[in-house]
Amino acid sequence: MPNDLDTVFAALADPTRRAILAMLLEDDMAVTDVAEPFEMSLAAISKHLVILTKAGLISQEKRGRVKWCKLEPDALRTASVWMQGFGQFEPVNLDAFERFLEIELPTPDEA
Amino acid sequence: MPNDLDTVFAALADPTRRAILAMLLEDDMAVTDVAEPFEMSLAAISKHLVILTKAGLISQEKRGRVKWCKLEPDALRTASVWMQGFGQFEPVNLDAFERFLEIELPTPDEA
DNA sequence: GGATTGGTCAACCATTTGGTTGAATATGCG
DNA sequence: CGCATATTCAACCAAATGGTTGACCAATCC
Repeated sequence: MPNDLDTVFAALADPTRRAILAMLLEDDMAVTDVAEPFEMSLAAISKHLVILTKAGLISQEKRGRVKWCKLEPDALRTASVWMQGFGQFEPVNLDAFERFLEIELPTPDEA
Repeated sequence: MPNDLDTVFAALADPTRRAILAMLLEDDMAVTDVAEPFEMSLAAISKHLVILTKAGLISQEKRGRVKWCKLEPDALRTASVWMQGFGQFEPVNLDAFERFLEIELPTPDEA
């Protein structure tokens, strides 16, 4: 499922994928154009795009024979909120953050 | 090298490690106590702690025969800054966080 | 000193990850 | 139609990941 923290963080852990996200920040791009600056096969990039899509970080839409890739910031927001909770627990509202964690914590299986 | 985005995000991608971070948010803990709630060996937890340490997310200090683990939120801030660098979301506001709590997550009875 | 507790190390294993190549599947173009 | 373009699929591979177990070191207690 999209926006799952496991998949989002795993997707972000690869420098190629972060570079792709940075490129898509500029504009939507076709798969071939995404692949162009990288020194790896198109198939490899295609796999990376699948991973980013499954993480909900991008969406892909096929128009004609071209598949367009678009940044989807919502999944990033989820992860960002999670992280910022740690970084900023001093100011206040530790309680709310810990309630959030208790929701996230007991899901090792993720049905 | 701590605070490298690859290692930070990779460390965060594992639910056990995120749970450990959440526990350390409460207080510093000894390795054995960190391991206690998990259904895996102490050695496995020890490995997770090494990964978190290498990512700079925690620090470990040995006092006597007990090794204490301490949350180090700076690495998280680094990653958070990276996301803000190309994300549109503002650096934390608690409003967004609480909206997240209410909307993005199903509200459990126990929390 | 000897047993116990806290934690890591080393070897091992299964699974996942990130890449390759070559064939296959659209779609668009002349 | 026939060919080029865009993208994925499938099989394969090496390396990394996440776990196990048993041996090992270091500190503490009696």
